[in-house]
Amino acid sequence: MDQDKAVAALAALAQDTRLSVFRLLVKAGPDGMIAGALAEAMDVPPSTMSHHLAKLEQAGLATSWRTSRLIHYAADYAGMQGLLGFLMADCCQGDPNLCAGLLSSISCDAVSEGAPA
Amino acid sequence: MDQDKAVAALAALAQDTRLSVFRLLVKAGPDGMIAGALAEAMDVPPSTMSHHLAKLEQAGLATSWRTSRLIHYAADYAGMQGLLGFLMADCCQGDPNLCAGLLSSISCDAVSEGAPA
DNA sequence: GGAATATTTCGATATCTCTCGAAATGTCGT
DNA sequence: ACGACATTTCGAGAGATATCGAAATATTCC
Repeated sequence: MDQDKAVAALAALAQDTRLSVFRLLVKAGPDGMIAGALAEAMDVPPSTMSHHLAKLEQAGLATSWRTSRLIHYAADYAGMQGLLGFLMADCCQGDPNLCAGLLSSISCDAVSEGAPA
Repeated sequence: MDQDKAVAALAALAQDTRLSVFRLLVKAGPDGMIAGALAEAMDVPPSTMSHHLAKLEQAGLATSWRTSRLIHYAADYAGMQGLLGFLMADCCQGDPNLCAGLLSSISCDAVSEGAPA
């Protein structure tokens, strides 16, 4: 993740419809959602949604694949991970307390238990 | 943190100069940096930097205070925490493994040891 | 092959954003 | 109060982005 990619990723999220879509995809998990369903959920025409989805995908925040006529979109967790790491690089210099709250802000309560690797 | 504030925060970060400034402030820690020093570091005129700093502050990602003639800016960790929490809400539904990598992407290795609260 | 469905690409318009110089504001030392 | 310094506010021009309908592409079903 370099500066240009980070700016692109942040710009992709800095728009009302796209931010909502991304959060929907985060909640939807790995199976993702169908393009048409996203357009309907957000109440925008298919062409507008397509434009937004392309931007999220280009930014590395979503992936897509096809099953028959339908196109699925899912959140790209690796891309998000790269962005967070870039934003917060060296945040803890000298005082770990500063970052403690950042970690807890991600509400993944069950992480420490169930993750095998 | 609501949707509008999140969009504003992401838009604040989705610009080359401002992203660099924010990361500088994150590294600088609670003492922050002087407005003029930031303008010089980024090689932009003071008026341009002022505009960018105002946007970061409005977005809740930076705070400022005055000491004599100088104006200090520092990263607002609480604002950043709110943004991360909003972006990643409910990310772990059903499968904690999904989020495990996100947490480790923030390189705060010393957090679990030195944080008293 | 042809109709029907799902999605993308294209093109044009309207709106927002970035940038920077000039002028205004606030602060200090004398 | 005056001059010097640090920063912000104002205003205008150039560039980027969002939106949506119409047309193009891809896939399935009969």
